[in-house]
Amino acid sequence: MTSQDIRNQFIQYFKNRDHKFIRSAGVVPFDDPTLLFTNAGMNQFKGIFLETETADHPRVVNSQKCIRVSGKHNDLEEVGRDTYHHTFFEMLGNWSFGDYYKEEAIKMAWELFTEVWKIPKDKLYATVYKDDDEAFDLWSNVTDIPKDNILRFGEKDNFWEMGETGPCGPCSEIHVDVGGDPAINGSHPELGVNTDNPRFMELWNLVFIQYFREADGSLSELPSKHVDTGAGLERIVACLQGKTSNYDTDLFTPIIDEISSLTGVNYDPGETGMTHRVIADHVRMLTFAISDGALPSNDGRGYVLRRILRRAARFGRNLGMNEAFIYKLVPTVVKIMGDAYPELHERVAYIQKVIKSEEDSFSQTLDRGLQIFSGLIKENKSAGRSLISGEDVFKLYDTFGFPVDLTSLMAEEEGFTVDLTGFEALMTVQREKARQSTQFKQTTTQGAEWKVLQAGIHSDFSGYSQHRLDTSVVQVLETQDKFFLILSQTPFYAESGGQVGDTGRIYNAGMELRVLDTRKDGDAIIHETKLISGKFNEEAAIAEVDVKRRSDIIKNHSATHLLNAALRKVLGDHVKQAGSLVNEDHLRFDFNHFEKMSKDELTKVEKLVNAEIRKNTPVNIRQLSFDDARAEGALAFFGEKYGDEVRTVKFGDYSHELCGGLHVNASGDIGFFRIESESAIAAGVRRIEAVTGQTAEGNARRERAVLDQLRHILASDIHDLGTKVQNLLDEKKSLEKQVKSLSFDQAASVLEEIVKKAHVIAGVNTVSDIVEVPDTEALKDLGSELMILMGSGVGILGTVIDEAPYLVCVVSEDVIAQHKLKAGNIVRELGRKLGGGGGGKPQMATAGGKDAKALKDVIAGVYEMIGALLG
RNA sequence: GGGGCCGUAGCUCAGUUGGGAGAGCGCUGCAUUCGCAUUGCAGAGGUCGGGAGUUCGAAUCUCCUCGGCUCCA
Repeated sequence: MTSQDIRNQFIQYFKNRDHKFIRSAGVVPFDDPTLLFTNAGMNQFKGIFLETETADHPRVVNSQKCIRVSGKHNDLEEVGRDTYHHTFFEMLGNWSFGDYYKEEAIKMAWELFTEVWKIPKDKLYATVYKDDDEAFDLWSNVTDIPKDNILRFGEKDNFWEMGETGPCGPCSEIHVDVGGDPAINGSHPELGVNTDNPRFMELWNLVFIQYFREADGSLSELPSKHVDTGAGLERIVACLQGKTSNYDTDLFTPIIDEISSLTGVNYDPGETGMTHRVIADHVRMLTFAISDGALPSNDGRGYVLRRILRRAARFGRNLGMNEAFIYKLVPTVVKIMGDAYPELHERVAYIQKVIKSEEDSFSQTLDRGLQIFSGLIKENKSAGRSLISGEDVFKLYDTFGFPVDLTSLMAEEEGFTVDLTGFEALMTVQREKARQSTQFKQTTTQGAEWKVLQAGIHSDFSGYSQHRLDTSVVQVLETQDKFFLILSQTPFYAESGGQVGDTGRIYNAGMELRVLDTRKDGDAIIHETKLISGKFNEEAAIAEVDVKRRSDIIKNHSATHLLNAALRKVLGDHVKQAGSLVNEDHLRFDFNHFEKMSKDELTKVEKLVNAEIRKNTPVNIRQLSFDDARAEGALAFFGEKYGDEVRTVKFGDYSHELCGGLHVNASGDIGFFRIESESAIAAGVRRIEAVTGQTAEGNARRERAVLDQLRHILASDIHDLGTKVQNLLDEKKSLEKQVKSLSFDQAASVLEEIVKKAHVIAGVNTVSDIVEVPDTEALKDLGSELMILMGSGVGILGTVIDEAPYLVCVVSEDVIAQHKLKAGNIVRELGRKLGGGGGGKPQMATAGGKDAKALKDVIAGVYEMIGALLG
């Protein structure tokens, strides 16, 4: 039985029992900032448990792509060490939303395991929460599991919670005894179940959600009870294929074989095989994460990808792979998983490109680290030490990303020891700092309570066709200066898919509210309003959208679709939307692309979009099933969660996307499209900002005004402006040089006269005079020139620039040596007399001050001063 | 979200309590050579990422900002 069969049988089993199959959500959650990656099948149903969304189907089954890289049971550094933990895995699950409960859930699980899949009954163990007698009795009465195989555990193992507060409840797990050597693994189940003993493997967790955990820690009963189950596919496959290691199943063996053939090192199922296991596990995670829109970067989830990739690359180096190779494994992963997750097929080349470039950049990081490391060794050796301090190890790792284990290894080769304790201490400090500074965002509505006037109604949106309608307030929340409203029906579009929320007003005879913003919370559309006049009342009201603003927004939104299509035509199909903002002023579109777009490419894109606008193609908006929409080639946004029925927006054959937003009636309404900028937003992500309609026209007009002005000033044809300005700049530069050299020559011409006036003080040639120079730079140059003329001695030149006095002092080497005169010391004293300061090197120093009138006396007083210094 | 490091000539980088902007490679010219490689000499090329501040004086110190690298959450 293949893994593919097993996955399908699970889904089919529940489909036969009235469950609706729901596609896996992306591994990159699109609307949950608290979650780094989708880590359980229930993530996409969270809103249903929280009662902000209603379920479309009471019974659901799916196979969810999951990523777990942290948490108490899955430390990244442990993956690969054992045979059953993964960063990426699939979670099979069935759900009941207020439908069946414990009895059916237990019965079905038992039947699937023992009747369909024929797992021996005496090898299975069921665990229940210690106080959940109901579940305990069900296991003993509705299944034929051996009585001794039902075990009770406490909160840690058998009570499931979503977070600090929220839905929760007892759970019941099914474990399997995979056998093995009792001498090593032990035999008594109580010694094995829920310990880290690999002989007893958890296969399936059935969660019974019946409580809500309040903020004060107390539990209250939920009005409806839910079932949420999760079974790790990898483990079930291992069990059914009679393997003791997940890595020996057909989910992994092709990848491991490929690693062996690439590296020429055969897989060892024991300890040394960790290398193969780590790489196989990590390449799956990377393939799925990147296919769902994540990219390696330096923070957030991108950073997790980078760490995973580097860990795999490091293990690769242990197998002698010093060049990029992980990307070569991607086609194998896609071969195994592509049928279950067709999105992989579309993106193989893209995923490989991303992984390859990240592998290459890691090589660079390592090379740089090696250089710094050898510097450290050299420094320590010359200081007679053979210990690398914790600070140095930390700096190598923290600042330059050089792996600690590599540092240790290489230090050892050099006969050095490494202060790992010191390193760990610094890491702890770093972690603490980061943890303390993590703050949670406060929502504007925090602290106040919603007042419910009519329950169960959530602002039906009717704004696709209307912008003004009669409605009533069904919920209201009042804060210090605002009212948040939920209406029975609303024409206001809530922020979604990058399109900003509508503004406008809600009013009746007794009040007028200005709508500042509109957004979604689950199914509810919330209007953020401010009272303009009258007194807030709960009577029927008129809701009216600001039509002018909306018309500007929809132009930009439709233009975004045309831009997306044009980018794919000009740059290629690897272009994926990575973010979007559409408001009344402009549009911002982020997308995956590897290099800066050329002028030529930008022009092509702009031309394509405007050509499509001129065609005036009518928009075609339809509701159809997700699968049909995809079959027709409609573009879906990465990771977005779509229902079964989706809305598609199509402009002729040109652009076709899934989209819930508002659009123009025909492309011609956009009027005119202009790209204003293209820039880098992160590695591999570019951003285009553009404008449409009147804004674009206005920008063009403003630019022409500037050009007109320039043309006028330069008396030039528009085409010659560039060369003309360039010529002017070149000319200016060369003139400046000429002026500088002329004025220097002029100043230098008086030097000979000045040198003739030199005083000889105690055998030292001394010169002190006032010159005219354009800037302090020239004064310094003149100083050097003076010393060349004098050959030996002390020279001081003063000048006034912009009413401030400046001095330069030069002293020849022989005078420094014989008389201990230093230019820096001389100038420091003179600077003070000018109301400033000064300093420099023994050979040359400068000073300045504020009192220009004192300059003459200071220059005249130099001879006396030098005389005193020479004794 | 919180730290660390980096941004200097076309490229790789140096620049030591703040005191004349440098090296190697590359480029241009001249010489060497039948020609090329080589070698020698000369030269061009810089808003020291950007802005503000402190100072007589900032590549250097402080603050802000942009870009890159890196660690932690």
